[in-house]
Amino acid sequence: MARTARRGRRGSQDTRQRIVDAALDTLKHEGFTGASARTIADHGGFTQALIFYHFGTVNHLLLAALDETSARRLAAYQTAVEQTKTLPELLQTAARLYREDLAAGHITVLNELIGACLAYPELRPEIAARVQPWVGFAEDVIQRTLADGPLAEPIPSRDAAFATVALYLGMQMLTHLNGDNTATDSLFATGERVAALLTTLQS
Amino acid sequence: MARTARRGRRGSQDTRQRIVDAALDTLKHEGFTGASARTIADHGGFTQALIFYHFGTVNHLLLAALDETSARRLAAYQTAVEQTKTLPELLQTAARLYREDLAAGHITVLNELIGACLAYPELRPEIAARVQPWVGFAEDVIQRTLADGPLAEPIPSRDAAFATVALYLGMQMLTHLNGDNTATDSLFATGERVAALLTTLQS
DNA sequence: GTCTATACTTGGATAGAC
DNA sequence: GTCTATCCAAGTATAGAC
Repeated sequence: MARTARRGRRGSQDTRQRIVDAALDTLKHEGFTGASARTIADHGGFTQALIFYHFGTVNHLLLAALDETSARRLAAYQTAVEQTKTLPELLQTAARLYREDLAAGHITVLNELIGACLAYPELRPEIAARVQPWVGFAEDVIQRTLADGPLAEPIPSRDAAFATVALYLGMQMLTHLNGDNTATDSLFATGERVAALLTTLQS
Repeated sequence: MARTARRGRRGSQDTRQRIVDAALDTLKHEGFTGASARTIADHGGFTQALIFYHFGTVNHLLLAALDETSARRLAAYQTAVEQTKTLPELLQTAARLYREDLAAGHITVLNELIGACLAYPELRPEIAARVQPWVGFAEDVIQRTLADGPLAEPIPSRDAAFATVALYLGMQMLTHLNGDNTATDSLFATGERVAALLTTLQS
C-alpha cells in the first residue's frame, strides 16, 4: 500500500531515490574514479540512460548523493549532540558518530568529491557550500560546550571548528589507507582522557 | 657540458625525470582524474608512449611522482625541524613548511592518490608505505619536543603524530576547497598562542 | 519514464618505423 | 630510446522505440 500511495509522481521519485542510493553505494566502494554512469547503473540495476534523464550529468547526480548523505548525517549529529553538556560527553558522542561514519563510508563520499574538484573546478563552489554547514555546526557545538571552560579564551571556536572538520577528513583518509582503526581509537581515547583532565582542572 | 656528461645512460635518466616532473605538475593542477597519460605527455611535451616505456603503467608513474615529492619534502622538513627546540619554535616552523606545501601543491598530490586507492586497491599498500615515514617523522619530533613538558604524559606522541598528519591532510583539502588561507592562518596563529601559553605555564 | 542502440570522445596500452 | 600509428576498452551523452 505505502509503495503505491500517490502513484502519480511516486514512480519517478522512487527511481530518483534508487539512483541516488546506487550513486552513494558506488562512490563509497569504487571512489570518484570508479563512479561512472555505467558502474552506478550496474550497482542499482537500471540503465545508465536513466541517470542522464533524471540528473543531466553524472556529476549532478554525485552532488545529489552528497546532499543526501550530508543531510542525513548532519541530522544524526544534531540530535545526538543536543543532549551533551560537558566536554567529555561531547568527545564520547563524537567518537561514536565518527565510527558510524567510518563504517558507513559517509565521509569517504566527501573526500572523494573534494578530490575531484581539481579535475572539475565547477564542483568546487557546490561542494564548499555543502561543507559549510558542517563547519558552522561544529562551531556552534564547540562554542556552547567550551563557553565557560578554561579553553574558551585562548581557543576561538572558529579555529577549533575548522580544525575539527579537517581532522575528521584526514583521519578518515588515513584510516582507510591503513585499513585498521587502532590509530583512530587510540586518538579518541586520548582525547577523552585529556577532556576529563581539563574538566577536573577547572573545578 | 653538464647536460652531456656521462652521456651513456644520462639521456634516459633525464627523460625519466622530465616525465616524473610532468606527472607531478599534472597531478597538482588536474588531479588524479585529470592525470591521464595523454595529459601528462602534453604537459611535459613528449609522447605518451614514453610513459609506458619507462614506467609500464600510468599508476606506476604516479607512484614515482609521489616518491619524488615526498622525499624532497621530507628532507626539507627534517633540516628545518632539526634546529627547533621549543614547542613555539616548532609550531612556527611547521606553519612555514605547511604554507610552502600548500603553495607548491605537495600535499595535494598525496590527497589525490589516497583518494584513488578506492578505485585502484593495489595502490593502497604502496601509498601507505609512503605515508608511514611522515607519521614516524612527526612522532620523533613530537616526542623530542614534548619530552619534559606538561603534555608528554597525557598525550602519547604516537597519537599526536597521527593527529598532526591527519590535520595536515584535512586542512589542505579544506583550504583548496574554500580557495583562501584565512582559516589556516588563523588556526596556526591560535596554535602558536596556545604553545606560548603552555610553555609559560611550565616555567 | 524506462529501455535498447548507438554516436562520439577519451584513455590505456602496444607495434613497428626510425 | 623516442616517435607515429593504431587497437581496444570504457566513458558521456543522445535518439528513438516502447
